Amino acid sequence: MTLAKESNDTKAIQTEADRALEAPELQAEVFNSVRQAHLMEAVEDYVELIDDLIRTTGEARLVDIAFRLGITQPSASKTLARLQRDGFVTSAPYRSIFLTEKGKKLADASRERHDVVYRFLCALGVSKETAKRDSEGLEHHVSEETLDVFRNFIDKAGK
Amino acid sequence: MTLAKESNDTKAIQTEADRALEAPELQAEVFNSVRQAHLMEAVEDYVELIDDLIRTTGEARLVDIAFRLGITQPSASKTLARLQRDGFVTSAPYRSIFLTEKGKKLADASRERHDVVYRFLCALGVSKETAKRDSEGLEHHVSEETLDVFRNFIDKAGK
DNA sequence: ACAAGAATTTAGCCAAGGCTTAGTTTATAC
DNA sequence: GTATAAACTAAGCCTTGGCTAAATTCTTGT
Repeated sequence: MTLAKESNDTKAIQTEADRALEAPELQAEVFNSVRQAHLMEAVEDYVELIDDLIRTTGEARLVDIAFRLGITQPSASKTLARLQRDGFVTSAPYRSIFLTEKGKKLADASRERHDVVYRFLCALGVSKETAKRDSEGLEHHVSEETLDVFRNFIDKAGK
Repeated sequence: MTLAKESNDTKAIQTEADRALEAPELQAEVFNSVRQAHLMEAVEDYVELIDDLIRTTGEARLVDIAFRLGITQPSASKTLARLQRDGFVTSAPYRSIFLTEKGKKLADASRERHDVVYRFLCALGVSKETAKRDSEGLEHHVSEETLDVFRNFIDKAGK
């Protein structure tokens, strides 16, 4: 593929803001990662929620999953079918939903990440209410490096 | 809608981790906001990029937008048609793309938010490379309250 | 034990956002 | 000034993730 002239003379244009217009290939790579992460968001939200429900209520029923996600039962049902297809959950018709090993592993990782982001925001001074909201959206897009920095900050803040 | 038994006796179960399984209605509300934010992500990415391209190269061509987003030209073209339909951009066939007033306003707001998140991560001690990556995914999910906390932190860190 | 209500599934709709293949327009180079 | 290459558009396909309406299967209360 050939690029228009802009790309020929653009290595990494530095603007006053320091967050610059990146070299085209790099920027593309970043957007691709974000899209990639995107594909896992729903999966992570579902397994995390299912795990929470099983822990606190003993089982994960479709009706509760759907209600807590704020969507209709058929919508949740369809996505769960995909999660089953992809090996994250199992369930018999009209029965409650269980996590597979793979699903449980992902749920644990997601929970940990979610907790770190939540506690980090709180430690920073954000209200619990907002920390809950923001951590839900943020958790899927925080790299390991940043997560480590967050953990460190929590430790220091906790004295 | 009636809920399974779990929801009847669940106000806000507090677990050891402090980030608790929320009251169902609240949790649903949070997920709904995240989905809402989601719908604006592509729009924000496009207008921000178009603005960047116009600033640094003088014009925003489809070929460059697509390449920097890491997608094919037809894909970018289709999304741009939607942005045009929704009043964020204008363009004549085979010509470059321009932001409307509405689009420019959104681009400015997005750029500001993106910059704050990027600078915050850097100030925290995250590497520039990672800050660039993470801020791209994070910027769409940071509330005003949290953004203010970030700004504050940057100021203090900057002495 | 069975009727009524709750939970789940099935079927079919829609928009967003990717893709490819093929055709058209514009720009360029000779 | 025209042939070729580059940029763009058109058409059609796919997946995800929402929705509604209607059928089916549990579950429960009497």
